Amino acid sequence: MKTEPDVFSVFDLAAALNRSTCWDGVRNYQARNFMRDQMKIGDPILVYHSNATPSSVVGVAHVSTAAYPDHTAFDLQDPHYDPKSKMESPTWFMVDIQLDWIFEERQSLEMLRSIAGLEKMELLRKGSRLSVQPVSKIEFQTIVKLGGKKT
DNA sequence: GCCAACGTTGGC
DNA sequence: GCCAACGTTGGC
Repeated sequence: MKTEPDVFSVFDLAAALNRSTCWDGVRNYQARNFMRDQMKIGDPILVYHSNATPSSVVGVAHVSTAAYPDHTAFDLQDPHYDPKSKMESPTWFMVDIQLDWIFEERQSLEMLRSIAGLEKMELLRKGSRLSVQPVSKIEFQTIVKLGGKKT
C-alpha cells in the first residue's frame, strides 16, 4: 500500500493509536476492489512511501478490519468527497491497517530493481500507479528479509 | 518542474 | 462505443 510520507508516513502510523489507521481516500476502482474483495484480516502488507527521497518500501503492516465504506467520500468538506458515493450505496471502501514493524533498512525502488526475483513485481512496472496492489509471497518474503526489523 | 503513463469524462 | 481532452500519479 502506497502513501506519501508528506501526507501520512509510516512514522505517523507508528504514532497512531494502536499503531493503526483507516486507509481512506482511495478513489481508484482497482485499488478499491483489492481492499473490498481480496483483503482479509491478518493479510500482510508492505508499506511504501511514494513521492519520497528516495521512494521506498519502509515497513510491514497487516489488515486489521474487513472492508467498510469510506466515510470521507460523504463529507463535503473532505478533499476526497465524491458525490457519486451515497451512504445507502457507497462507491468507496477501505480497510484498517495496523503497523507491525518499520524496516531497519528502507528498500528504495532503485535497490529493488536490482534484486533477482522481483522483475515481475507490480511496484517496479513502468507506469505502475495503483496505490493498493498485490504482492506475491516470494516478493514479500524477499523484501522483508532485506528490510530487517526495527520496532 | 518535467513528463510519461494511466484513468476518467463527455461529445459525438 | 470511440476517442480526444483532461486530470492525476509519481519517478526522476
